[in-house]
Formats: sequence, structure tokens, C-alpha cells
Amino acid sequence: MNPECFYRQVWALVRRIPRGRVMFYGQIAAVLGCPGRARAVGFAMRHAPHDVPWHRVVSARGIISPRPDRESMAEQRRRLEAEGVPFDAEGRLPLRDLLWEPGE
DNA sequence: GCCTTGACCGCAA
DNA sequence: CTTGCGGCCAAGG
Repeated sequence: MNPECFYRQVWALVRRIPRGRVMFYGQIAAVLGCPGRARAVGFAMRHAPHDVPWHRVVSARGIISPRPDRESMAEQRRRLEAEGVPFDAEGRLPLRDLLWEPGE
């Protein structure tokens, strides 16, 4: 699968994540049949179109992925909290309860 | 084309 | 629980 097609499928999938639920990078890649391309999913999020709910994608460790742009991290947390997602004192969220997968 | 970087991940220690 | 390492692979210099 070529990169461009992959990104479009990532965006299409992320658009289907319900409010208040999340998926993690590697999971998205695996669902699309491309295990090992978690980093490419990260790239797809960084370049996501305006209508893609990129904030519903977090790391497999249940934290908002660290990145140079601290402001976008804060923005992601605000958006998730606005959807009812709880964070503990260490900035972690209950991935086990919030994880979503297509066809659920 | 080579090398480095990065919104990653699973597993070993 | 935490960290480190290796594997991963696309982009950009």
C-alpha cells in the first residue's frame, strides 16, 4: 500500500472514532493491515485535514504523545476532556476503557 | 542515495 | 512500576 493511500485511509478511520473514545497509533496501522507503521500514523496526524478528530489518537501507553509543540498537547487534552475523557494526576487516561475498534 | 529525525511499540531488564 | 533498545518506516536535509 502506497503512503498517500495509507494516509487517506488513516484519516477515514480516525473520522469514525466516536466521541469520548480513542485509538492508538499502532492499532490504527494494524487495523489497516500495515503493522509496524505506527510512526506513519503519527505523521498522518500531524498533517491531518481540518475535519479529522486527531485528538482521539493517543499513544499505546495511555498518554498524549510527547512532541515539541506543547500547545497542541494541551489542546488535545482540552478537547478530550470536553468529550468526558478523564485524566489522572500524571496525565494518563484509562486506555482500557476508552479504546475503540471498528465493528465494535 | 545516505543519514538523521520522529505525534511509535513491544519486550527485556 | 521505570527505562532502554531495537525494529520500524516515511520525510527532509
